[in-house]
Amino acid sequence: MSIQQRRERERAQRHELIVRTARELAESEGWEAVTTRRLSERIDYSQPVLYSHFTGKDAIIGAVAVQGFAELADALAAARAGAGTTNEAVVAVIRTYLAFADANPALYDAMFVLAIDLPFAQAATPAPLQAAFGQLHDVLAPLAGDRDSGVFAEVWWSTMHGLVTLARGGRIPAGAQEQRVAILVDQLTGAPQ
Amino acid sequence: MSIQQRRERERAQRHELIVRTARELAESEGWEAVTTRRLSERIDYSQPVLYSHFTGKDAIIGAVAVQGFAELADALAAARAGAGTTNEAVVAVIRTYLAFADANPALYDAMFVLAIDLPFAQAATPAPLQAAFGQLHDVLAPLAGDRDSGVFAEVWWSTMHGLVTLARGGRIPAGAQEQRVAILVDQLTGAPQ
DNA sequence: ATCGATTGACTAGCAGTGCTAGGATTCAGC
DNA sequence: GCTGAATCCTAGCACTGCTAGTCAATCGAT
Repeated sequence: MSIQQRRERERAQRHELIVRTARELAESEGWEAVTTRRLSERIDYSQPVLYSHFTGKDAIIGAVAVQGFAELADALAAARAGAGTTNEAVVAVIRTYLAFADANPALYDAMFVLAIDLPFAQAATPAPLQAAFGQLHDVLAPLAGDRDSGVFAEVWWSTMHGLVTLARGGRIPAGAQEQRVAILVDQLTGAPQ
Repeated sequence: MSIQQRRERERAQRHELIVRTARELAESEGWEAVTTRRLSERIDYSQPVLYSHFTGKDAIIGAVAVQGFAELADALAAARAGAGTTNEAVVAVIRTYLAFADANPALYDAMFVLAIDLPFAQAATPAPLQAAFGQLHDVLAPLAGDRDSGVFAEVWWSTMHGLVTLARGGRIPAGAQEQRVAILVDQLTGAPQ
């Protein structure tokens, strides 16, 4: 039993090593630099071991994404906890979301841009994903009025996601993000125009 | 002179053929199916001819994207022309934008998702890009109040873009898009909650 | 009409990709 | 110490974007 346990432990460690290495490589050189060969070199194993842990490269990216959702959920929760009023919480969450995307571009891509095979918005959705969206939903729900709070949150999440991706690709100037946040907050909280 | 003109004409036609074929292939099988080999097969030329017209595959995608911006600008202009009041025009433009993305997913990806080397929001920005964003800007400007109308338009464009991409990737349920549009319109036009 | 030069397209190949079949090696259990 | 199973690696497949070098067709000039 003990031997088998040790093997499972080592296997879990290597699993974690693969995910961590993929994330580091992606964050430093972009996802296009994350190839199975370079990844296997960095972990000092051959390529096929990757496939004994994951069904393919997509699954590795997916594992990185799930990590990201957990971290985003934590960051959003912390932002809410540090805020007083509802409006302050909304502002804090928006800023935190954009800062998170800015600080972890590759992680954000894995979570929201790359095609990964995760069950979003379903019963089988992994807990970290539900937690992250739950934070967004809960902070925005008080502003929904008599509208469906889930759909309401989705709309504003879309705005944040759009701001991130369009600015990232240079489709909108990267400099004016602060002004955009101000408009977004005004619109959400009904502040004077 | 005439001979050279004919050659230039044939060359322009082949240029157009490459762009059209790439677009068709992407729209029917996705951009991952658009390889230089398959593309060259479809146009009955060898691979290297592609590189006598474009610097690389990215440039081909970019050419498709520019086409898309022109079509989007036209579609948005038509939507505005068919609307009476300012609010009607806003609703029409939003619906048209989302319908455009829905009807031409590969085209939309080329324009807004894939990394292409186009100068956005700059002096050298191709006219179709400026036209498309101009339509969005002009229809939203009356609602900007004393806020910068350009930044204001960018925020709402981000919302539409976010709705498209998150729904596309399954991050938000594809079914509720109509409800989201309603919330978006309410928020923009200040309709009763 | 013929020749020489030039254009232009093609064949073949490079370095790299994700992924896998099959063999070699190690190691636990007897 | 031996055997069988688990594990990992070497080698390779079919593909990718892209390019060097060759060869043929075409055109202008004689």
